[in-house]
This record gives sequence, C-alpha cells and structure tokens, in this order.
Amino acid sequence: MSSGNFKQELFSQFARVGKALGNANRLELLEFLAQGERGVEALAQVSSLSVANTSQHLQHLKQAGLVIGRKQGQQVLYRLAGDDVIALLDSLRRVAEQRLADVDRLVAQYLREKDSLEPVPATELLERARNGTVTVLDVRPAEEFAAGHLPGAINIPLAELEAHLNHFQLNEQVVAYCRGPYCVLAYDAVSRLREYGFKARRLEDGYPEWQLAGLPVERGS
Amino acid sequence: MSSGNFKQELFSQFARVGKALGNANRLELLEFLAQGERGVEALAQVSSLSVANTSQHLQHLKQAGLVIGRKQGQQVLYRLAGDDVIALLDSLRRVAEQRLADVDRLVAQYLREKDSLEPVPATELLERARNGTVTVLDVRPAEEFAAGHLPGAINIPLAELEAHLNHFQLNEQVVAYCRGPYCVLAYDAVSRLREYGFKARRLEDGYPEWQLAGLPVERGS
DNA sequence: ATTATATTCAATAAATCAATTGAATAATTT
DNA sequence: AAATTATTCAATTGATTTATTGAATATAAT
Repeated sequence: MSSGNFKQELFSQFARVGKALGNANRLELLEFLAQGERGVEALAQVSSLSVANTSQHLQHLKQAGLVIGRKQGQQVLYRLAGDDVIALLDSLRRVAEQRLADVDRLVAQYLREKDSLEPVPATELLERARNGTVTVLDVRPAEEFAAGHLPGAINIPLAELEAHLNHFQLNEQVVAYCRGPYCVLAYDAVSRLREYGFKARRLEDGYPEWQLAGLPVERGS
Repeated sequence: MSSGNFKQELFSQFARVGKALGNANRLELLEFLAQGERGVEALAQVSSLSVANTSQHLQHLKQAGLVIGRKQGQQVLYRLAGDDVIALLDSLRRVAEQRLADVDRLVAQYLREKDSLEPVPATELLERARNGTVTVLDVRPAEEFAAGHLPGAINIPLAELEAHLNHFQLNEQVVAYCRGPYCVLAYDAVSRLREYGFKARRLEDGYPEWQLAGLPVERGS
C-alpha cells in the first residue's frame, strides 16, 4: 500500500465518524444517550422517529463506533461508547455555536427570549452547592435523572413544576439544568420560576458535560 | 416555532459541521490547513485533487464555518477558523482511533511496521528540550515549518535527510514530528535514522496538537 | 485592450444517504 | 406450539453529495 493510499484509507475511516454526525436525527439520539442507556422503542418515542428508522440510525452510529448495544431480554439497550464521544459532541457543538450565524439566530429568537440571563458556570455552582446556598433543579424525565444527576439535585419534570413550588425559597437561588446547553426545558423552568419571584438561573452545561468534566455525580432516585 | 421544530433546526445546524467532516478529502485539506494558511492551487497539489474539486470542498468547509479565506492578489488564502477546529479534528481522530478496528488495522500494517516504538509525549519532549539533551526534527515541507514549528526544531524534509546527518549525534536522542500523529514522514524519518544508528523516536502528536495545547511555538525559517 | 492566471460557478452523472414499507429474526408470553 | 413483542433487515424511492467538465468571474501582467 502506497503512502498516498494509506492516508486516503485512514482519512476515510475518520470520515466515517464525521458522516455519523452529519445527520440531525442521529445527533439528537446521541444527546438522549448522553443522559443514559436506552432501548430502541424509547429512543424512537422521545425523538419522534419510527422504530425502523431509529434502529437504522443506531446501526449507523454503532458502525461508526459511537454507541454500543447490549441485549436485555427482547430489548437492545444502547449507550454511548465512552466519554470521548461526549467530548466529540461537545467540541462539535462549540464550533457550530461559535461559527454558524444560524445557530446564534436560532438561539436568540427561540431561547434568549425566554431567558437572557448569563448561565451559571459549573465551577460556580459547585462552590455554591458546597456553601449550601443554592437549590439545584434537574428538569429531565425521571429515568434520565435516575441514570445520573448532580449531587443534591431535586428532580421536577416541567409539567409538575407548579405542584412543587414549596421546594424553593424566595431568598435562595435556584439553578436549573437539563440535557445540554440548549435544552428548552431548562429555559422554560427558569422563565416560569422567575415569574413566581424565585431567583432562578440556568446552568451553563447539561448533565453530560458536567460528568465529562469529572465533577461529582449521583445515581438513583 | 414549536419546541420540537427548534430542536430539529438546531441539530440540523450542528449536523452541517458533521457533514463537512464526513469526507476524507475535506479532512485531509483540514489537516494541511492546520499547518498554516494556503491557497487553492497549493492545496489541490498536495492533496492530489483537481483545483475545481478542491475549491468546492473549501466552499463546503467555509459554509460549515471551519475555514476562512482572505484575498491576496489573485489568490484566496484559506486558514482554519480557529483553535476550536483543531480541537474538533483532534477529538474526532481520537474517537476513530479508539473505536474503529479498521483504523488500528491500518496503522498496524502500514505504520507500526516502520516504527513500533512508543511515541514521546509532548510534556516529556518539553522537559528534554529544556535540558538541551534532545534534537527536535521537523520533517514537514519548508513552508509549513515557516508557518510555525516547535522551538529549536531543525527542518529537514525527508528527501534530504541523508544529506544532513551531521545535524545528529549518536549519543543524543532525536525526536521527529510532522503534521499529525499519523503522518508517514515522521515514521519514515525515525526508521531511517535508526538504521544509521541514531536514537530516534516520534513525537506523539503533530504540530497543530502541540500548538493547541498552548505549548511554545516559533515562526519563520 | 488583451492575455494569462487563479478561483468559483453551474450543469451533469454517478454514488451515497435517509425514510418508508413490509418481511425476517429473536425473545418472551400465553 | 402459537401468538405477541422488540428489533433488524432488505428493497424501494426520492433527496443529497461528489467529481468532472466547461463556462464565468476577478485579478494581474503584458
């Protein structure tokens, strides 16, 4: 094999990973899997894809080495192959948000209207949590919370927010987080809590980025 | 715009970056640009693509926000948009090399035959360079060397290696580096130098990764 | 003004990709 | 053993991507 052929072959392999990331549906599936392992039907449901289509995309991701599946009875439970996949997704998102005007425009018109406050960096939240001067709110569904969450976080899905306002105190800050920096649920939670007079803000990242940074996490309900 | 539409739109934008990385030729172009800015004809030449094809790929990369072009006379000089692009390429390559059996197989059969020694980590090279106990060899073409290189490195393109053996001493280690971890030139250089009895090894990364790590660099010849 | 050079654009054909539909496979339940 | 459930596979269709070819555009040289 010549040097030129070798390089072409090598870059073709690298391109396989790029191709796997070149589809919006697969990126969304990866974000769901970043919260914890899940079966095909569950993934189809949260991403509004057919089961067959979801399965095809998962095969593609698997061939690219980004996810791993394990059998559990009739189900195949998929999970991300490793933290390096989260790092790759994080890196791709940073480049896109930094350099694509359309990303900025989308975020401005859809999210920043809801919450234009500066998000709280992870390190600052960690500091405040240690001082016991903040309530950490996880607005993801219960099974994602169970798979892993920030220490001391309370889990209130958005639909039940008003039924659990007793968790919050008017003189204490609330920091809400979700699946990633652009998860609408966190924005909505902050928006509504602020309407009730609570000092609410968003965490800068989602749970996967927190975990990737090596920060402490808890599991279970 | 509904929440679902927003997410789809956002992931579609992220997918644009993924698509840009889903082609072997574009990945190679990005690796060349990671060594310094270059014109279309020069890029076409080193990548063995037609000028029209190269230009098309560069337009694609530009639309994805990965490269920037500036006019200089008749030429358009392209460069990477920023260090975050190098970080993204690094991340993608790490995932591929970690999780694709084909990558390992290719490297084993084509590169590890030439040089199966453990590469030298950047931090170790920095330490040795400070002690003055190592010769740093850059085997890239002169214009890439001029655009940026490791401090104190000497530049000997591979074709001229034998004509410059006086640069090396038998009792001192030589560390060779190139465009990236899989650049054949560094492997060849190490292989040949070892044939002449020199204590040669490869640097773990290429110049772009060294620079991304914030390590000191020099410019000019 | 004309020619040369470098780059980009547009049209085309071939290859690849994504979603759908229905079939096939595997595991579990009845 | 048969039926149900969960997943994957295969074929098809339409959309997208890539390389090629020739034309168009912009800049520089003559």
